Amino acid sequence: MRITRVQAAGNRARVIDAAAKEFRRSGFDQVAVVDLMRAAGLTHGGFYNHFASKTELEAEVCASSFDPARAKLGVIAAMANEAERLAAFEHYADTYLSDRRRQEAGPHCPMIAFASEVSRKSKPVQVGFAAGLRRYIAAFAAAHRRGGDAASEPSRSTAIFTLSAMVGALALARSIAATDKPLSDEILAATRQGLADFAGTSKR
Amino acid sequence: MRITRVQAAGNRARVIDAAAKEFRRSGFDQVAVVDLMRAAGLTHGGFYNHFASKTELEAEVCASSFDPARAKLGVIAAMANEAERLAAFEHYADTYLSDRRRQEAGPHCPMIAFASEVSRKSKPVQVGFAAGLRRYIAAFAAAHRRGGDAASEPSRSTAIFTLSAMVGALALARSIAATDKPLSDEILAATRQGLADFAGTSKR
DNA sequence: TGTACATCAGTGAACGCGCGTTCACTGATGTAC
DNA sequence: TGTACATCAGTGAACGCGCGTTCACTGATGTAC
Repeated sequence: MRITRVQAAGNRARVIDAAAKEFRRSGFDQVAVVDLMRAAGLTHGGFYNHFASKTELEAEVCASSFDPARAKLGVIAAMANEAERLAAFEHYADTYLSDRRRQEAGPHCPMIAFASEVSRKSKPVQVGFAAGLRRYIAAFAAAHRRGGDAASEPSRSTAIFTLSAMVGALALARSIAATDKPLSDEILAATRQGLADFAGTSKR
Repeated sequence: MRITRVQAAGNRARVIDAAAKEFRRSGFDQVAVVDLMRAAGLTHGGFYNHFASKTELEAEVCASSFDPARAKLGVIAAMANEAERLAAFEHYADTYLSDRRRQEAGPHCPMIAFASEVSRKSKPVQVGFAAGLRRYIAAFAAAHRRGGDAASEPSRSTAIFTLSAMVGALALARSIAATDKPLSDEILAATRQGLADFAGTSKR
């Protein structure tokens, strides 16, 4: 039974939405086409009316999963007042490294969710990931800028170091959340502390 | 054709060796039992003479993959002279974050290789991973100690922050190594720089 | 020390399952007149 | 505006492949005497 074109477009969008969530929750390979179609209220056969392959959907999702603006990073980067901006960033980092964020069963930060899988994936997926990472680093650098210089070398270097520590800490904390909660907590707390110390000393 | 008991033990050991390498290179799920048996010079049917399941092998490999001592971290942690020890650690971190390490097609650092997969794996795998992570953190803390206090709070916190940054940076650098080499290089360099700055300022 | 038999590591075909993908079919939509 | 037909999104069975696991079989090893 044929359906309206707008209905079909809606179905396609729902498949992409489901994929964006599930891929980030469980990884590309752990989510089956049939699961995504079911999540969108459809049967699996129709998948190929919308996408040439699962790989194509992966690439599309990967390209659209990195959204620093939606992650509140955009508004932080846009703040003009330096002290305010740095304080807002510290709050952002604390939230990122929070207990709540770690425990979330929902979709993860795409950097953590995709980093290990992406090098085994198709070229378009890899390109989308790299572009997304560049966007995040640029937003981090903008949030860390000193004076009016948005892309000054030191702020960019600092931003990358900060990002690495945040990503590494959350990835490690999550990996042992179910097995060794105290150590998981300690990793988050130590990294929050380390970031604050680093920001504090480099401010002088 | 039955073989000697020592030959059988040797075969078992070769399967484990192959698994330790391949699991860390490609992840548990990307390596098939038949591949490991072939790497050990055997056919796949005999796998279950040595292991109850693939899961059991995963757990065994996971438990034995974290060896800070073999990773030169043990000797660093054992150094008595503080300045020497910190210098040796800085060299260790620079090597970890080196171009060579990133490009290696060989087995990865188990923290990076297993972190994302481990939470989907069996309990024994998770327990082995958590124990290994604890061992690494202890070795990092010992390498960072000030004075004679091996497990003082600040050194441990510093060590965890350092570990997070190293793990995050190498994971990100590797994920885009094939797609955006300049950015990959920049991530490694910025993290080396950040670690040096952090160590330098916290020394005062 | 020699003989006879049970044991068991290794072999390779086969099974069952999950998953990506294909395909024939359906029937309402969209379009040509 | 109404009618006739082609289009195409959705359906669900089926295919092919990879992979973990099982199984009957082989024959040298290890052991009991």
